[in-house]
Amino acid sequence: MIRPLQEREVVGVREDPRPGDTRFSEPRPGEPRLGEPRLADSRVEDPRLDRRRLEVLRAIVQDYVSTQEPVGSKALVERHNLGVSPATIRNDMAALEEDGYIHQPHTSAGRVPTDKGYRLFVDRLSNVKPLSSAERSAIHAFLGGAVDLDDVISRTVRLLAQITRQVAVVQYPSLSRSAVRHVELVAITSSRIMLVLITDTGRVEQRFVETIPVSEVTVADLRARLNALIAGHRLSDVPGRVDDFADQFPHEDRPAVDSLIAALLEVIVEQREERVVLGGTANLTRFRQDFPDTIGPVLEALEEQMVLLKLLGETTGPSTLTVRIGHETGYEGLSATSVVTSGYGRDGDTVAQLGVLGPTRMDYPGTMGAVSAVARYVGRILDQA
Amino acid sequence: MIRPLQEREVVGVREDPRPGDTRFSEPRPGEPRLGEPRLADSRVEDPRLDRRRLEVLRAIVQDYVSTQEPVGSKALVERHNLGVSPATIRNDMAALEEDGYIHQPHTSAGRVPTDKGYRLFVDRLSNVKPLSSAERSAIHAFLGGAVDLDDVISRTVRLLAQITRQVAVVQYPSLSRSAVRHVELVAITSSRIMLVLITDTGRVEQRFVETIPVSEVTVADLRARLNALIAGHRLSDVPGRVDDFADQFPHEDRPAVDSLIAALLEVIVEQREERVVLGGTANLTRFRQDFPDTIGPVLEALEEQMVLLKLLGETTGPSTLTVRIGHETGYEGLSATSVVTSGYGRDGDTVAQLGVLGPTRMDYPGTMGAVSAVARYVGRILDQA
DNA sequence: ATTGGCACTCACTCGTCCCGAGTGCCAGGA
DNA sequence: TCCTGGCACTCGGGACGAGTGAGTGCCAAT
Repeated sequence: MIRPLQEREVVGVREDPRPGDTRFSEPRPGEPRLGEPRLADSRVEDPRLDRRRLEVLRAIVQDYVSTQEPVGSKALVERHNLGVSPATIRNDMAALEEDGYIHQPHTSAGRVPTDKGYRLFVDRLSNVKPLSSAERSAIHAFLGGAVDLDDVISRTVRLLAQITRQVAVVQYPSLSRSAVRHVELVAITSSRIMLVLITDTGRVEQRFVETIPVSEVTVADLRARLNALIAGHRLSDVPGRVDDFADQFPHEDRPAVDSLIAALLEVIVEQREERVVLGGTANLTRFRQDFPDTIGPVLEALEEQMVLLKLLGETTGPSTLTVRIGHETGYEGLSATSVVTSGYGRDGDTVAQLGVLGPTRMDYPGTMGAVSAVARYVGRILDQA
Repeated sequence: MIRPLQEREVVGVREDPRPGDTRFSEPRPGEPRLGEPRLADSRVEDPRLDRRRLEVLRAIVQDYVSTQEPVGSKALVERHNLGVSPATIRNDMAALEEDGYIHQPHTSAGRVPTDKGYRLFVDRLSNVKPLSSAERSAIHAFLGGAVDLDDVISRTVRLLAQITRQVAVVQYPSLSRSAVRHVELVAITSSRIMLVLITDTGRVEQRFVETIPVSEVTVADLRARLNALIAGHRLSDVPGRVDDFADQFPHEDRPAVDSLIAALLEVIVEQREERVVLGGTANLTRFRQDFPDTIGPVLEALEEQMVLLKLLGETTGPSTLTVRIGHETGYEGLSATSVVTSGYGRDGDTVAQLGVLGPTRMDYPGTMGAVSAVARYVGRILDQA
């Protein structure tokens, strides 16, 4: 038994730029569907996965996603004109089931795609569905009104949740991939200094530092030298650059400099570097029918920062969509959910991830299109800032 | 028909300082319960609400809260030693029902408290349950580890959610009730200035301002004068103080000063002033049985900042508990939930609200105790900062 | 005012039956 | 070799009905 393409993998965007493309809209019964994504892939010579079987799998996924009910052979030939009889479809279904692409909830029921089935669908049987131009301009208008980074992020998360009608997750631009724009030192009292770090992604972090008393002049000097040393450099380079920074200062100021540098490094590596925001949790309830007892575990998972971060995954290139389906998420409680994520960033460089979480039975082409488009627009907004 | 105390009202904390007090632990069947809150209130002379009836109402609330099932007359006399027969209780129940304190889901079922019943319970039949000393020290340890304001807030929300096992809501210290600690101006380029506002509650807000080009010297001068003018003053006083600030500057710098002042005022009145954080949403699922179809509307309400703010309510004095029960929340979707809130602040001055949201059928004494204790500790932490 | 007795109500559970969608298999036909 | 129509079989789920028991309201007696 040969199983091509069964491992989880990253899917590059293959977006059709034609606006108004409706290839992935809800299947309309009886209406011939032309222009489907090509099944003819040169290596598809697996006898167990011939053209029609793939077509059947795709039809099953589409119908199941739209009706949310197990789909049977008869309904299938009615809604899609496959040109063969239900009995033939049944044979194909039996084969697909044996290979683990679909599954029967109980003996006298229709078929439901498995995680593996969705995987194949996403990898080979669908294209990313581009947004309509109306949607695009709505995104642009909405994100364009943001006043600062916090606002960009919060608008993005609301936007994503709204257009996908699912749970949206957005990660703050990672500190370590940004560069220092400016470091500010503010003497609150002579022995209490506030350190403010501003990055080129617009992020601002602050920290109070207790030191031995230092003069205003020393603080100003420190500020100037520190900026000269690290402004414009990547945060990841900062530790190396400030290594022997304290040596330039007279002995009596060393303790103050040392504690400032320590605070600076702390800010950089701090866990809040990986801050994550989510929205659209209420959309979960629309799936109550699907996972009636699973909503609890899902909400729990969403409250765990660590889980969210793992779901967003490793930083990938910008505009690179990643799809994790069901068990691929790696969490027991999320076995009925899928996650679609994308990197976003400025200057074609990824600074963080964003994405969407929904039931495995989701509209993958549409969701992927939305995530991809939003990621691209957010990157563009950051470029302007 | 006389209905004393039926309006929604604010309840001051009447906390019994004895640690380890277990008066409000789950009622144990058959065990005599001593030291109940006094029912003997001098004005309770209403013939329709004599001592025993109130006792019955309290027993109903307690049993319903712990069993989550309608409670009948027989079960009541068994679990609480009321010293009378079920038939007598039935008469009292009929009277309580006529007055709207309890309600019968259907003819042959037990009784369930109404919102009005819970109201009476909260106002007159229960005391705030103090936390155990173990819980207190756990709170102290957990909140004490916070590094900055963001951290305090996020820890608080997690803590509240965890100890009440409900949904926690915490409002950021209101800008308008804080004072300016420092204003920092950072010239990013000659025509782009970053304005950073630091308050005495530790909050930091920043905003980029585009201006006509100004010199470094001008910026430094501006910074010094601005701080001299408003540092140490309440944010609410700032608009008045900066009113004719621009007049001190030479004509050519006016546009820059004006746009800076405009940005400053904007930051102060901005809606993010009312930022709200929530946590423990997963706890909602523990009540699925209660409001099976209500969880959707509740999640929706929780996503609306405006709704959350209204639920937290007007700023009240610190350590003043407010309880809103069911319809008193003012939202259709929250008719099965109650909200317990308290002000918190520094120096005995309230800077914001925090609270908890759960089913109307919640453990009011325990929840009120937890909210009150956490509010007090947060205030203490802010004082130290 | 309280109580025991009694008839009544009604949600809930369980067993039975029936229906229909959907399947797998098989033999015949292109 | 592949497709197809026919057919028997499975089984979830809805409808129906009887039985059960918790709980009530009322009333007459104490």
